[in-house]
Amino acid sequence: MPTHPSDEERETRDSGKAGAVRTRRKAERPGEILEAAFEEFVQKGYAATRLEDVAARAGVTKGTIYVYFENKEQVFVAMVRELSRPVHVQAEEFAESSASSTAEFLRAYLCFLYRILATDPRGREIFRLLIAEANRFPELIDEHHQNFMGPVVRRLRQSLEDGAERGEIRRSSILEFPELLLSPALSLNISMLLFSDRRPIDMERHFEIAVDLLLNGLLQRPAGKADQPGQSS
Amino acid sequence: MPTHPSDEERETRDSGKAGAVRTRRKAERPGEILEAAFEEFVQKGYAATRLEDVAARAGVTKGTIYVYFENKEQVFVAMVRELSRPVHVQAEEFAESSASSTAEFLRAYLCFLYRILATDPRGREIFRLLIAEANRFPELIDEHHQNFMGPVVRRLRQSLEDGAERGEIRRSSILEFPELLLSPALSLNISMLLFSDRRPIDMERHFEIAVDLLLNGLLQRPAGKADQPGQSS
Amino acid sequence: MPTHPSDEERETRDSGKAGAVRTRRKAERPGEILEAAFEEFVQKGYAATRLEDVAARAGVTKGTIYVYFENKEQVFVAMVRELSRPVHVQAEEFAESSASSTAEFLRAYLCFLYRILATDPRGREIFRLLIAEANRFPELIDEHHQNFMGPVVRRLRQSLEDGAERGEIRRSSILEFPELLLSPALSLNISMLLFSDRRPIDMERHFEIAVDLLLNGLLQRPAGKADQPGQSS
Amino acid sequence: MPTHPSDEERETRDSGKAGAVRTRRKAERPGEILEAAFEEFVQKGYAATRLEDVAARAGVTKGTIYVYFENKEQVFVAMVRELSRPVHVQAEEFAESSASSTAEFLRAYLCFLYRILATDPRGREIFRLLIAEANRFPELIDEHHQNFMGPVVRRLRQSLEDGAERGEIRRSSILEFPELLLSPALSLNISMLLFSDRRPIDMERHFEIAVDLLLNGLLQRPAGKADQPGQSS
DNA sequence: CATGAATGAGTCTTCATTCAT
DNA sequence: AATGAATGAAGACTCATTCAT
Repeated sequence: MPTHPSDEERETRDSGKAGAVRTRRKAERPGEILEAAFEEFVQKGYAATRLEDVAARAGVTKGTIYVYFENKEQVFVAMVRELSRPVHVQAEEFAESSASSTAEFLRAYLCFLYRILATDPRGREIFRLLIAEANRFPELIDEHHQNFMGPVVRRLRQSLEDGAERGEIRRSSILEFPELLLSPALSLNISMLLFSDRRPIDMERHFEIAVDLLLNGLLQRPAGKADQPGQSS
Repeated sequence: MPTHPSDEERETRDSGKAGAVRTRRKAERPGEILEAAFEEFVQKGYAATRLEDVAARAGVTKGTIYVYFENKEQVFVAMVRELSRPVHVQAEEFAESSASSTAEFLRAYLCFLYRILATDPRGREIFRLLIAEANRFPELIDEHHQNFMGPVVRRLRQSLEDGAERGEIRRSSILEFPELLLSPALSLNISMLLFSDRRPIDMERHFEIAVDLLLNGLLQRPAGKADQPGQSS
Repeated sequence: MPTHPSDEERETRDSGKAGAVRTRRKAERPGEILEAAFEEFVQKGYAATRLEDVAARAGVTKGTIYVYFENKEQVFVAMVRELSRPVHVQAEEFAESSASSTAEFLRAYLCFLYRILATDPRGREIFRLLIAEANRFPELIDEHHQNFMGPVVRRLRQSLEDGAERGEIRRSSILEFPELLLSPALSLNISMLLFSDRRPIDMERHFEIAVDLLLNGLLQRPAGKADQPGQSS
Repeated sequence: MPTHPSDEERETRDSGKAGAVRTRRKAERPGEILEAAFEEFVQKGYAATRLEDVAARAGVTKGTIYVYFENKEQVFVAMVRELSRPVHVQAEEFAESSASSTAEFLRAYLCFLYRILATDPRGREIFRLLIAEANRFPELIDEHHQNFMGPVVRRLRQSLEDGAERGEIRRSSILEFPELLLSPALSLNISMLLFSDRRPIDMERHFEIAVDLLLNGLLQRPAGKADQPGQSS
């Protein structure tokens, strides 16, 4: 995430009045602007971000942003939508690929959600922005709920019910809050957002241990049988 | 949370030379300002908050803020510190009060943390501000880690180790990430920050179910024995 | 006055290489642009008018305006000239057609000037623009004086002198300010510009009464003889 | 009407941080700003006027304007109201002072209106602004009609009716458009706005001749009796 | 000729901060 | 200590103008 324009961009700008540059990327401009906007908004927050900095990072000038977007708010909204879409798509695609046993599916699903929420810097920072600006952009929260969190939770619940039916999973009341299965990933997300550079975390291992915790719990059992992440990896 | 100066305050200002009232309140001014700052910062975020609004909410004028605080940044920092302190104090106090069995202590501790992180709107919103402004105020993050998160995690680890030694808790590798025990509370916190008014949540029950999950895990066991929140309450 | 390109124009643009239509319209473009400019300038004033709106109203794009005109100022100047020309031409033509008695000619001439200045929305609004932008476009004022106001006043003076010579008109000192004969029309013009929609005015009648006033004055006379508009119509 | 700050103002600004200056004129600031705004708006029109120039002319900085006024529109509106008020007041006062004969009163009243509309540069330019910005500020037009034009026309009509009753004035149909008596003043106003520096006009004489025209009309009469301004002066 | 993407100077407006009272 | 008038740097947004296609 470079603060200054990359060499490539600088080069294009230096080339001055060369119109070829303008038209060459016409179609790519909006995406480039949103990309730049993401970096800036993440770094400074919505209100403290200067659209001129966004423009500079995208290798254009202030005015160009207004060619493609109504105003600062719309840049922000469009950026969140643009960067969220691939995630939503992936989530849907994942839903297609069925899985055999419940435990197996849950593991895969949680792994996927870890990647989205905590491992991927993009997803992580989008989350930060949603939390920070929830009051200013309620419609983004609504969309996020509708397109991501809602379906995910529904899927988790479904999966838990299936598991319970098959006898793989105990019929606990977790069905009331399936999002609890997300909490390790969310928690890691927050940790990364707050302490990332302070506390380097082995995310692989965090995941393994979280799965172990979720599946087996803390309490001593008569005979341990399920995943023992410490030994396996 | 009055937008306009209360009668009492207005009186103070109007009466001019009225010394007694003035001095009585003098000592409370900074606190009142920080209280007002909290509300405003939570609502608008750091950058979008106008110090004049803070002043108005506190029943004083712009200038008065500069009598007590260096500048806007210092108001924010002081506010976060001021509102975090009681939490830190409570956390220390809680540490004193020992508990018998590990499971019992964990339950109580988690309950306490739920209250701090998710149930109490104050703690919740302070968290939002920390996440939102982590890049701008790294020293606040450091402090938060040093005064709260660090000790809490240490205490959780200690408790887990004790439990393992006593045989109450299986010696899993959760010792590497004791903060996983916090994740349900954190997760609820985030949910509240994002969806509070959209998804009314029974936080009592959320806690019970989370504890059940943490203690027993998901998998079917030979013989269930621990808490079964759904049935018990 | 279409806001969107007419079907015909759209066709032209869409058809791309269609030469015939294009060339046919090519010659009309400048006029259409000035027509559109008139509407916009009248509505918003010079400074507040966006050339892009003018273009849109003319069914072309921004760039096209610069094919035909140097810049915004020149569009304005050209527009005023274009829309003033027919008036100037009419005024000259009217000058040709001589008239018998003075009173008769004056009546006809004033009627003509009423039509130009007050009845015709075009003339009315051009006047507004001249008044509003007199400081910015002194050359337009000069032209207006040279091409219209000057000749008109000269003609009025001539006519008054003729009338005095023939004994039809009393040899008053109005010869020093023949433009006083214009004042009812100008006054109506201003009224229309300011209060048009508020005060619907019967312009026919206004004219009749003004002529009566100009010819006979207010004072009681020994024996009324000239036009008595109230009775005649 | 100085383009640059007067020596006095310059001096005050040069004195730098001296706070005495700030407070000394606290109460006068709004008026000074509106005064400066008048000059600028007249010179450039509403849209082309920079609030910063207004501020400079008033001897303050941009920001100060926003201490007293909401925005540019409100500055304009307040300015027109402020500068119109004395005129409205004078008009009311004049209404009190009765006059003997109708002809006498009319003469005095028209003289007064000449002063307001044409002679006084203030009134003249306010009129220009009203005409120019009528579309943007319809409420100002309404106010002007309600506070000035309406009462004036009512008074004129009343006066004409009185005169007719007393037999001083012929019972012509001018009662339908009493504002015709205003037209010479309005006409002169427009002439001044358009051609002021081009055509120096003897306004005193213009008035005399207009009155003669209004009272006696153009037509030859059996025996002239009323004012003969040309000969008398 | 016509287009419309891109520019960037220009303006309104905001607001943290100062300071005389 | 408290005020609030004044400041001026800063930033969102506009739009006349250019120019490669």
